[in-house]
Amino acid sequence: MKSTENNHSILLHKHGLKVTPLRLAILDVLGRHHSPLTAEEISTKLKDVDFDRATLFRSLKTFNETELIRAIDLGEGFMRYEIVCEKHDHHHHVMCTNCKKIEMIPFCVPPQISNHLLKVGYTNLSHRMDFFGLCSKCS
Amino acid sequence: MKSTENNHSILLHKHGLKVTPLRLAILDVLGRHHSPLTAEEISTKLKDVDFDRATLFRSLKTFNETELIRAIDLGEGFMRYEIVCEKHDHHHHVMCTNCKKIEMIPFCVPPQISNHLLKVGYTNLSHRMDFFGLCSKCS
DNA sequence: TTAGCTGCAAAGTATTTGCAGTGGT
DNA sequence: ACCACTGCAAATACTTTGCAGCTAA
Repeated sequence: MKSTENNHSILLHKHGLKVTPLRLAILDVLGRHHSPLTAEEISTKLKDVDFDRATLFRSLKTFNETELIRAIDLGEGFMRYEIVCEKHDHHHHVMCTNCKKIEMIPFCVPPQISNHLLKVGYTNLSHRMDFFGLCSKCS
Repeated sequence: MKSTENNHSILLHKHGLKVTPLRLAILDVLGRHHSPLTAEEISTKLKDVDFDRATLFRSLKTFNETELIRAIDLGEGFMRYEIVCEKHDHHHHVMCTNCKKIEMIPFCVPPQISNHLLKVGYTNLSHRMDFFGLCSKCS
């Protein structure tokens, strides 16, 4: 058993989820990639595993709810999913509008905005911030 | 003819679009509301007009492409649309996660981020930034 | 007159659900 | 053994498309 597989078993177990071949495979795929993948992309990369689309979506939903992965909506009309890792807890992305490459960016929203919103009565604040543009290769 | 109707006729004409009852009605509905509406909400408010859903979506698409309106994706699984007005050119929103009230916020992303992205080779930059939380009433 | 707009019906895309069987723990 | 997980098929939600007729300019 590879160590990543073992890690993922432990991870699943920790979150009270059962360890199945498909789930390990999904986490394996997500763990191998630094940028968020679509259900479609995950499917393609799961070529050695026999599985059903509905189950994939169900697993992704469960993983997202237990915060094992994070669902990301970049306005493409479908979701992307990335594995949650302590190193890159909360972060934002830039996406190339041409080649669709997605990178993390080391900045967050200005605290000024959250402060303003708290001041006018908002609570339980969260936010989304994404950038789009042509990457250096596509420019 | 009401002055808003007249304004919208001129607006459509300016953008090279034909003036039809449905289009005037859509712009009328959007013009009356300060927060972005869904296709569903627009439909409901068009109760006096006889129209087809496909045509509504086609009009919204056309309006968005000609920048008469702006399509907004707040990650709800459907689009929202707001009329473009010079006063509030580019702006961002806060949405109450409970009552779905949407407000404009008078802040934009820090220039630091765009500068960083330009420095690493990105061009044609754009961005999205939205806040979510419980509004003062729902808190 | 003639593009552009429209209604109708059907299709498309991403995701979800019901149900009965299987498999992890 | 029990319940979470699974496959299969069908359904859902939002939006788009093809086509033929209509209408604003």
